[in-house]
Amino acid sequence: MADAPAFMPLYLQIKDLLTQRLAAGEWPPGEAIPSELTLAAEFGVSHGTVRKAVQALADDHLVVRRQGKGTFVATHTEEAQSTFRFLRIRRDDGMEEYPGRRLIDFRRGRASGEVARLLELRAGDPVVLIRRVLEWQGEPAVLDDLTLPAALFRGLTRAKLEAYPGSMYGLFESRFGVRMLNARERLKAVAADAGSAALLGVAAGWPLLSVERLAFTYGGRPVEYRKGLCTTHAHHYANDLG
Amino acid sequence: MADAPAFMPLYLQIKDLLTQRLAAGEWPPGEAIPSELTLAAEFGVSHGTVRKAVQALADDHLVVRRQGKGTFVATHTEEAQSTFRFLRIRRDDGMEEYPGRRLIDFRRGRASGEVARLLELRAGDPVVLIRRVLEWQGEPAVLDDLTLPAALFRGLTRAKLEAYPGSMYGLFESRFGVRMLNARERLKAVAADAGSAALLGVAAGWPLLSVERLAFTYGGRPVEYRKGLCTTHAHHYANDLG
DNA sequence: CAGTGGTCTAGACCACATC
DNA sequence: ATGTGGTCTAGACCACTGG
Repeated sequence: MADAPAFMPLYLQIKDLLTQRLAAGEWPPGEAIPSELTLAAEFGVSHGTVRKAVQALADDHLVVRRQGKGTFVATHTEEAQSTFRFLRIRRDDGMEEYPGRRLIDFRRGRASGEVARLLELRAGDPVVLIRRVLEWQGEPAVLDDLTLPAALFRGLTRAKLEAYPGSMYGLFESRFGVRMLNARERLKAVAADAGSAALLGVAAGWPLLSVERLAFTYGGRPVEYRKGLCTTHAHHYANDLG
Repeated sequence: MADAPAFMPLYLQIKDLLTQRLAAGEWPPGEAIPSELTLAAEFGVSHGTVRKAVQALADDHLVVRRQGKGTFVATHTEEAQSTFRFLRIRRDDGMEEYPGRRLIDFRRGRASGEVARLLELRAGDPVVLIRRVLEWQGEPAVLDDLTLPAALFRGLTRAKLEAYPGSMYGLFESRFGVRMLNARERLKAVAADAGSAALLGVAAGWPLLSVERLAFTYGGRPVEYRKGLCTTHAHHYANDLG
């Protein structure tokens, strides 16, 4: 019963056109898109209108504007830029240390009921399953289990994952053209099962922060399901209510 | 070592002026502020400039714009408007039910070390301590402990708190002129102590989601410290990573 | 109908980065 | 000096609300 659009401002139409071109990979991540005056001429609209369209893209974190230089396709490989936007676990002492990653398991499997539904896959569709630990100062604190639609990550191997120096989202966008744009998380407190407890170095039954994440790319298409378990005796999940 | 402003655009200067007048209570919550053309004439700037200033206020949730009607001072008493901005606990089944509130304790005390520091009070300054439970369908799920600077809430009594029909933040802004504008939260998983477990209807040791909140009013001034404990067998903390 | 916020234009000028 | 994004103006017109 959604109402018809009824009226879409010019700058939003232009935003959509630019979004389509971004989604199509017309400009690779990190590259500059055409200047505002160029786009204004191309679309036959005024400078101000194209500015509103580009600003809307910047508000969505699809592009990054840099005065004097240009407007660039946002990327996950700019340290401290969008890295901490998806990593909400922080040290209690406030040190902004980037955690180490340790790959525990990498395998392929088939989507099962609930995860399949969330990823909008059919049950039985192939998926990639990744298990890894994040550790600060060598101390494990987060155990992540990821599920990725295999169709989007052809050629992803354990070796590639371990060799890549940056974040996983950086790998996904640079090697597979899958850009994680936003995500929805669901937090709970749970008791550690024996397996998780061993990997995290705590006793079974220990309270853990469970962080379920569904991440989306262009068009609100879900492309990653992740369940994280986090010890919170020295870390916490930080959130700003703006 | 903060760099000098060096340059502040006109629209941000006007935003600051308007913020000061909002903080001073020149227009009460829910009331309309002067129209954009009026403000433009008053400040001697163009319509577009005053629009950018007002839009910046709207982006900060200080005001709400309504086409055809005007721009209104934001309020916590508009249901579903800004209510769910500060209530991130949701039912797992997705029903958007507003929880019932039950006041457990109301008393006055003195600020102690860590909380005093967070609220920027001196140790020993008077505070108001509130303990309450949130329940969905009569089932308790959240136990909140609030600490408020008593100086800002003169005349706040248990009776007033229990009689007020809306949210606490609605009471604070309408009766005490204290507007909660934003907050910083820190989430952890903890094991329930005996007292909390009893109030939440779970066994001691049960994993609970701990939500520590520091809420701020104008000028980033901290005015509430809150620690919530939440059972997560039927609820979760929802967060969108935009 | 008048008044409000929302869009769009054309052009000028400023701040910043690079050559 | 040139080109980029950022600000500001003056004015026109559109969309929505309410008397």
